[in-house]
Amino acid sequence: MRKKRVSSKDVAREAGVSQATVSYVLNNTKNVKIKPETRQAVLDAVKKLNYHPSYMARGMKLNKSMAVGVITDRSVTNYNFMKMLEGIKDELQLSNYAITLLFNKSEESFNNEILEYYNTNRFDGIIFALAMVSDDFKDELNKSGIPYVIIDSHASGKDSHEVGTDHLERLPELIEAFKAKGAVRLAYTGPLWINKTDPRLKAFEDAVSSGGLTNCGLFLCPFNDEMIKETIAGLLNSDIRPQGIVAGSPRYGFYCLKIAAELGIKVPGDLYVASLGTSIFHELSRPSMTAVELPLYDMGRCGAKALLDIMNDKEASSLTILRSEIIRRESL
Amino acid sequence: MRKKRVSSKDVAREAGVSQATVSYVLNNTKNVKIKPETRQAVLDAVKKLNYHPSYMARGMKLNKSMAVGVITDRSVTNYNFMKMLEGIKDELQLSNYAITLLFNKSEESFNNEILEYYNTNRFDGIIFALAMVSDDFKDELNKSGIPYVIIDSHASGKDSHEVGTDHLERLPELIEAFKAKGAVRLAYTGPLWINKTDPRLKAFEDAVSSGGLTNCGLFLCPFNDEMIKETIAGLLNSDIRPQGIVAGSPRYGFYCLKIAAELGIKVPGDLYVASLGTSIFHELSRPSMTAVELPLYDMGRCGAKALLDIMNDKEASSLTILRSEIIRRESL
DNA sequence: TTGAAAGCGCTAACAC
DNA sequence: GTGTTAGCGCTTTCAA
Repeated sequence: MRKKRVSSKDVAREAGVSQATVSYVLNNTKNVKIKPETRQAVLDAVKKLNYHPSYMARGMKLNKSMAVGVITDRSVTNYNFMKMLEGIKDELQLSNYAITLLFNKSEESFNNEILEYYNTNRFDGIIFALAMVSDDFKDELNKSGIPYVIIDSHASGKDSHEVGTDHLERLPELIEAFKAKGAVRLAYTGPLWINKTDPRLKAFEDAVSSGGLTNCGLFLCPFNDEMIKETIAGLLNSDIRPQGIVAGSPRYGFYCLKIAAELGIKVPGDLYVASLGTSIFHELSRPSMTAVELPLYDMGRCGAKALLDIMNDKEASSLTILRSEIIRRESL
Repeated sequence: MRKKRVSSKDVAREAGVSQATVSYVLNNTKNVKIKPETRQAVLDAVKKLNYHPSYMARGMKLNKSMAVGVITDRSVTNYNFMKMLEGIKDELQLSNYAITLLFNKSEESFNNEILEYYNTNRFDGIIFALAMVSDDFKDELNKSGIPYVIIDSHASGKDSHEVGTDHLERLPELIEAFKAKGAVRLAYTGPLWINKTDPRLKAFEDAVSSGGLTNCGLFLCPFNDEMIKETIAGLLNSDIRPQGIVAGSPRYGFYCLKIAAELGIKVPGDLYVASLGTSIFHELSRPSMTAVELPLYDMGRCGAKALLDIMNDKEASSLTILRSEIIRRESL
């Protein structure tokens, strides 16, 4: 059992003042002037008794938990999510907000769990970081007036505050890089989305055609090692093998490198590869991989900032697009 | 501002019972019998008013926050940490505990921040996951009676509850694998620890000598891409090049593969490589890498379970060692 | 089987 | 400038 707390009452007694005064001093309450010696007496008592205000009592009074729920439905081991989390944490820390992590398990019950956490006062606002948020659920959140922000590479800003990145706008530039290497037949490989349309596909096709290059097609498959290998093997063994591949996500890119090597296809040279998205292995792979890297940390930071603004009834822009960047390495 | 809460008082009024009864029903309070129809009336009112008990009020009364602080001082993007977190979360979720994440920043102030969080009732117990915990700080925690558990690959169980793994005991077996491939000259490369002695070093040396193989030395350096590259280049360019390398952490292993390839050293064949520790890249590298893999998820799960036991005044063993496993892949 | 009432530790409106 | 006091929403003793 936790030992008995030192309360502000104890401090008040020790300092020979009222509990209210203790509160005034500790919170620097506006419009309340405290005599310097009184303040000092309180501070001394605080130190002497090793007093720590209870966040629960305070929160109860103010109806605030001083925590933000961070939600993802990707595996928590996802590098991108963790990198964002770093930004979120740095920003929230400044305002003394804690991070409460929530993970999607069974899709159905999950939205309820989120609401439950909010309703039970376990956090004051929500950041969805790389989490699927259905339009229905957005409606529900909006109706309930729950502060929330969505951070996602493919942000729309429709009906909600979102933070995204312009990485698809880097594609024409990436295509130019292929062209400069003499790679004119290009293919795309990446995950297969079932319910939604994947904006990457159109962006790729558009960029290839405006660049005047040849589109060898889209090679999509579920995000699963075996399927990816198979898909890419098919792609690299096809009659008109592409000279360049854009991978929708790093894992597809790495498998391109691996399978190309197994088939004796030289990268760079016979084939050029670039991926969308970051990982800690882009530098380590052989060859190291060129990529459109997302400003993950800043996205997190920016999302957290937006949420804080919303919670404090400040203005917050509904869509923030952060600039992403192409990092050239050996593979292209 | 959050809208006004529905309180248990409201529910009581709606159901025509007292607030106490609502509490009894909702908590299934022991030694209190409630007439079925009363119970039903309460439940109906709860549903009708969409009532959610406030964790803050409850926590205040019971002096519990129903949150556990999870602390790491490695970069949060560390794969091992994230995997552990998954286990921790799954276990805590069962008991309705939330996860509050804390990250080490400036070493000095950090311990105070942890205490501050505990003292202000922001969490009820602590899990150190891959975090440095000094003996002094352990003492402090013990003295204050703060429930905590340490999860670390190199656990000692001294003065605290710890969860670890026996991966170093897999080394003789790993050495045998090198031997079977005809690799008799072995080197170790890994991070350089400054303050503590690294148990991996002795374990490697012991295993090599009991296996009757030749120890080509320990090649240590700070965990930093440039230094690692340099160190490993030195190792692979040395006169009596080893035929096998044990990497203390995955990154060192991957650089071995990369640099060996650049030098035209064939892996496997001319050289065999294995790493301690897991990553998502082990399968993707070329060649894929043999490793002693840690039961990260279970470590997390087990640590969380131990903490829950401690917080509930149940018995918890002070040291739990989980079994790790060698996963053979192409590099050895 | 249920209710009345006290109190957890805090803040803030109001009084002096 | 500072104190009094009334809750915030809950649990739990004690009484009925």
